[in-house]
Amino acid sequence: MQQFSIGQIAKQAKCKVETVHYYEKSGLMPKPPRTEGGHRIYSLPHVKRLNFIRRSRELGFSIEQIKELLKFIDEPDHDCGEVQTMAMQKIAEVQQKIADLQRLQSALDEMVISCKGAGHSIDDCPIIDALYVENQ
Amino acid sequence: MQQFSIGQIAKQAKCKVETVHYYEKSGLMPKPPRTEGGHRIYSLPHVKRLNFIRRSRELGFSIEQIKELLKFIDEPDHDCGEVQTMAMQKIAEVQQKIADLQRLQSALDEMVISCKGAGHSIDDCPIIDALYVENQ
DNA sequence: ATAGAACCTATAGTAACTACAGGTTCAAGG
DNA sequence: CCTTGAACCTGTAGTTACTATAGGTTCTAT
Repeated sequence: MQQFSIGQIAKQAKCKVETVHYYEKSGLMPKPPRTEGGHRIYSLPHVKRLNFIRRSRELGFSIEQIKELLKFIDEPDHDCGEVQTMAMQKIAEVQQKIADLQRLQSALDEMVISCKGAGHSIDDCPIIDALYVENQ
Repeated sequence: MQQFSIGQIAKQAKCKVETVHYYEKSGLMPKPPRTEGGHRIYSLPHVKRLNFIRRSRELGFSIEQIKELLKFIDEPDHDCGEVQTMAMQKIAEVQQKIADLQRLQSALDEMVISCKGAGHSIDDCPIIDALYVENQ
């Protein structure tokens, strides 16, 4: 069976060794077996799990939320209805996030479109104007 | 001339009084005049500036980035193109995030559909698969 | 056998707030 | 005018999700 050092799995998941330590302390990553000397030994499921955590973080999930997502994997004997309920809650959260980001994007788009760019002075920059509004 | 207390401008910008203190300490907000007793006195330009900061934070600009944006206002000898570049960078970031979330959403959707009571092993979990990306 | 890269634990620092603690000032009602 | 309590003051500590540093140990390749 393939084995990996902490440095190897960290590199693979594009994070720092310290981040993996942190995930272990927070309970996202399990305590892996160790060498005689105390170095952590990981195998493929660990690599996948770390990847999952990193990608989920990139998507804006908090550590607590990722714990919930990992429950789907760690306790596969969940009642089917319970799993579906949790998954559907996550879907709602994700949809909300997408909607928020899309609103943000059109706000930014609009700014860039109406901004004439280089050569124009700051006095009539519509981006600045758009942000510098009075309370509505 | 209209005057405002810190509580008033905080409420207007939908943030906490402590946040305004924090912005003053970080150099985003200027040190305003005070009453005899030491209470901060703000006027309309302060309100506008706080609004600008809050709006920019909502759009995902960091404190440091907002400092740069404010430089454009405080030292108006800048070019609008710089502002446009910053906004365009933000757009790219946001678009990536939306795409990722949409992929996660279909994974979650699929999971709800394919959940028939049987547990998913870590090797064939659709959520893990959606987020697990082999690196190059 | 030994150099040095990679690992270990533990603590402190970062961003951007938020929440106290313990005290002072302001504004409204009696 | 006096009192009361809301709002303010400064300063420090806590939060999240890391990141950096210190000081020491182990692994690996020559």
